[in-house]
Amino acid sequence: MRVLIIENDPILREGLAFLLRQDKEISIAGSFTSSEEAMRSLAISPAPGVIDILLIDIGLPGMSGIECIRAMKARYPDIGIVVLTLCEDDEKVLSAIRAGASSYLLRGNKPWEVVEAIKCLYHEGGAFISPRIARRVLAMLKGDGQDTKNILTEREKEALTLIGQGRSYKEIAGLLNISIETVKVHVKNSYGKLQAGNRTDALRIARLKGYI
Amino acid sequence: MRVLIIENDPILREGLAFLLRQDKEISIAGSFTSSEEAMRSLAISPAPGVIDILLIDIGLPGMSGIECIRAMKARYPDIGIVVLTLCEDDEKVLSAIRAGASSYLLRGNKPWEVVEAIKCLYHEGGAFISPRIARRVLAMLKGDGQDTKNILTEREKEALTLIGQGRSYKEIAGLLNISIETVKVHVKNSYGKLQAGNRTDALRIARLKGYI
DNA sequence: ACAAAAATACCACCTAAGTGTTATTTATTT
DNA sequence: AAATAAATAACACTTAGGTGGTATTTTTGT
Repeated sequence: MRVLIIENDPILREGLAFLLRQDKEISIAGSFTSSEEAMRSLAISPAPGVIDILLIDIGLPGMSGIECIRAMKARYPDIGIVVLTLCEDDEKVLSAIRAGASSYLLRGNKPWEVVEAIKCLYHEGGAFISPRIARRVLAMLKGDGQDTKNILTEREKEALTLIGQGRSYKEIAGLLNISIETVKVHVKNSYGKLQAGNRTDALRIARLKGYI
Repeated sequence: MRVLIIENDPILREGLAFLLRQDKEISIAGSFTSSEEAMRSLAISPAPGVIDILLIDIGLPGMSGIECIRAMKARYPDIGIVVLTLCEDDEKVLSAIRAGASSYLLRGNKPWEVVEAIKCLYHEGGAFISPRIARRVLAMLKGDGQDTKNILTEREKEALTLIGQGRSYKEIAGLLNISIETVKVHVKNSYGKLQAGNRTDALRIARLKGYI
């Protein structure tokens, strides 16, 4: 089967490619450093039908991993998606699964799980979700069913990021070329979405959830 | 030469080990997932003199990479230290170098640079610092030259840690059983030591330097 | 074309955060 | 014993941060 790798760290990418090449069944359809690069390249030479599995590391800079999954799934509906991640955040997991990911692996355990997950997904269509995550996902699915809606807007993310750099409202207003009042609005709105009471709280939560 | 690897991500660790094994000159003295693990293991079987190079990824969870470098350098003064990192932040670079690191590589460029840096350090004692970082480090070195003394006191660290959890002065005063005014004093004093202008700035810097 | 979401901005008000200064009580070190 | 660093506390003052409301313009998604 043919596997496409999206992983921004070159060493990690080589490590993954090396691991996958150990298995005769697997061939590497390509490896890219970012979602954008992969989408661009695939737009030029579409290679239709030749990709079976997408192995993607989320928590990358640039286009969010989630968005990439959505985009890839839209273009190749039959592709199997294996997500590799450092964070075990409920909402991010749920977002990825909603976007079309099948398997969800925590980096940090057994490297060979990646190979197992890919083969399991390809042959049996089985979703390989790290145990620690699995039960929480199940708990959440029968619970609400809706959330992940409270995502921050671009401006809110920008403002929070600058706050995280120790900037004041005045500085942020200057950097973003908007008025102080507008900055306050963005930050205020983010507090509501994050259920935070102040800037440090908002930073803590936003970082925890991987929003910034 | 013998190289010790400290890298918490297993896939990345394998990738690095794979890269280093390509070179006949290099043998891997061990690979650990954390500073603590390495220190513990080396305390049991000290393996004196057999480690030439430490390859460490900083920005790990747990004991800060900086502290680990300091500890390793204290135990093995002759070891060469190659730091691998994602961030190209001035202060962290400087801290690492002060702690005893020789080479400082940005992950994200050429993987083989790691091998080059290790060999260069071993054979010629040459420090391999990514160009983008190098000139800024030089600029900073002719600036101050002395600090690293301004370490935070216990109370200052406690207060900052609680601030990092999004707490207000009032909450912190309650949690530490001291008056609000005293909390303010601790935080204010920390600003001076960290050269911070406000709480988020102080958090940024304290985390960067590994103080909290 | 229309509705919804996002970005912009201002105002008034209040509270929390930050500054400067002074002072006492413990530990720690010399 | 003396000096130093740390922790404690208070007060007066200034500034930055946070709340609630309203309103206009763009952008985006049907």
